Amino acid sequence: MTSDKKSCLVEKLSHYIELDELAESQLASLEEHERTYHRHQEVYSETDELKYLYVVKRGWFYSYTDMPDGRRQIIRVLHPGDIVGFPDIAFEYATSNIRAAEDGCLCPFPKQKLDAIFEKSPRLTALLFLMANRELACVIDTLRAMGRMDARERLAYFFLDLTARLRITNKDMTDTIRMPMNQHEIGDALGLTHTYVSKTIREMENAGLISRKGATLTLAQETRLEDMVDFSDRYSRLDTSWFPS
Amino acid sequence: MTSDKKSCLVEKLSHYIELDELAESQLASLEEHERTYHRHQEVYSETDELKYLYVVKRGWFYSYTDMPDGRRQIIRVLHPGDIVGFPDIAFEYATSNIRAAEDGCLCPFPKQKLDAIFEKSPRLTALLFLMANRELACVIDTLRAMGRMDARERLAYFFLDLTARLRITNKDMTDTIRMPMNQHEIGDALGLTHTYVSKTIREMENAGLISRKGATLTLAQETRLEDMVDFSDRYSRLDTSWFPS
DNA sequence: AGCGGTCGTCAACATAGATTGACGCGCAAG
DNA sequence: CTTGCGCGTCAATCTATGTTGACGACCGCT
Repeated sequence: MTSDKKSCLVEKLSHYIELDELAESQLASLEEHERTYHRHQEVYSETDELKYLYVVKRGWFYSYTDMPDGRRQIIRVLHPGDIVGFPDIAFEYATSNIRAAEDGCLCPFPKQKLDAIFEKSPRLTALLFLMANRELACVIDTLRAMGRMDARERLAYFFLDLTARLRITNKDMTDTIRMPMNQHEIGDALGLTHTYVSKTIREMENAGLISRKGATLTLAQETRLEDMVDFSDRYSRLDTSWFPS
Repeated sequence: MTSDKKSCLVEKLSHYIELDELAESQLASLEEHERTYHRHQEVYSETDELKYLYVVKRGWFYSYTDMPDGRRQIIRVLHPGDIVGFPDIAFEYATSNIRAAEDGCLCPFPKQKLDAIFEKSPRLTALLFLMANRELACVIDTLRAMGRMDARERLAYFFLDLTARLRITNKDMTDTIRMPMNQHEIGDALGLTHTYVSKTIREMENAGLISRKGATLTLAQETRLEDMVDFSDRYSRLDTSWFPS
């Protein structure tokens, strides 16, 4: 590792199971190399030949897809400690684009590195399998939001999800987060236009549900927001009871 | 196995890699038990305590989530040979509901059965990992459709996806499929009302894009439909080049 | 200090899709 | 043979969100 700080990935995963030395060293080997990106820089694009996955080390990133006519859908926001590229791993060419939401740093590692884990650490294998499927559950939550919620509910869901995710590695976090994405990006994540995002956020603010100050966002009435969207936290607890020992 | 026919799961997976005897027997052990369901019967519900996954043996099923006020989102249609429950595996309680779209049969197996695979078959492990992530990629495609496509495009995407999936195990399939879901269910899968589904399908039929006869559906102009939605087949080919040997 | 870009906001207008209610066909149950 | 229900369809009306265009605040650069 090139950083003195404990790996974000190890920190995030050890929230769920105890990692032995072999597991920790295997995970550390995923972060041997690193590369910095500046705000809005592309990491990779749809149809790139893709042999790598990435670990987020610093900064927010997001994955998205474009349509030929310019319509864009942001799929998922990625935070430090997240693994980037699971949806693309099954294919020779990437299915989505990755971009830096702000200045940050990624650690690329070849798909093949997973082999060593699959062969030697059944327990870590199970955890990676779980992380991929947890991501699936989260994308499904987003799908539910896009299919059946109105604009206000989608925004509530989006903010709640981000907050729940950030709390895993920030135990002492309150109901306030830094929000480095602009309203155009938020709209692309929720299937709305930036004008309507602006209008709806403003209404939510007037209703006392949230408040803003510069680039920070506060969930003033988190419980009410949760009730609005029937929110489930997919991050704080996972079922690892069936793991091999 | 209680059936004389080769397992659907083995058939589907061996489309991607060669399965050795150990792998085949491990997969077969997932289908030791079976249970039949009649059309519209629930398999499991959100908040059920869930220790099982399922292999679809016969018939179409689908997963969905409900909102407290009755809005419903169908997440994914499940065909013979598919594994049911990946998005729920990470949690103690189910995150979605499963229901039979028509009369069919499922094989339940406990999550723990994956342990034996993780411990003894790195190659099969990699394949299961791939299948879960392929499903992620497919849900992301659906998300893109829901976020950024209009009604006609969503329907085109939905029909193309189903057709591509069914072709894996039916090599000689043409552009015609049996469609056992009604328009209300199709609407719930695409975030539309059944009235609007009716109207839009009718328009597509008039435009010569598709045609219907009873419960069968034909993609009369498959290429044009693919161009409309920038369609990618996620089923015919996967990248297994990085698998352990 | 001036300047061009990004970003949020607002208002006027346009429209895709929802809602509601009605009708008819086919089919299974009595 | 009737009855009732699931299902597809159609039309009238309503509404949430998109579209376009404009303006002002802020911020880094010259």
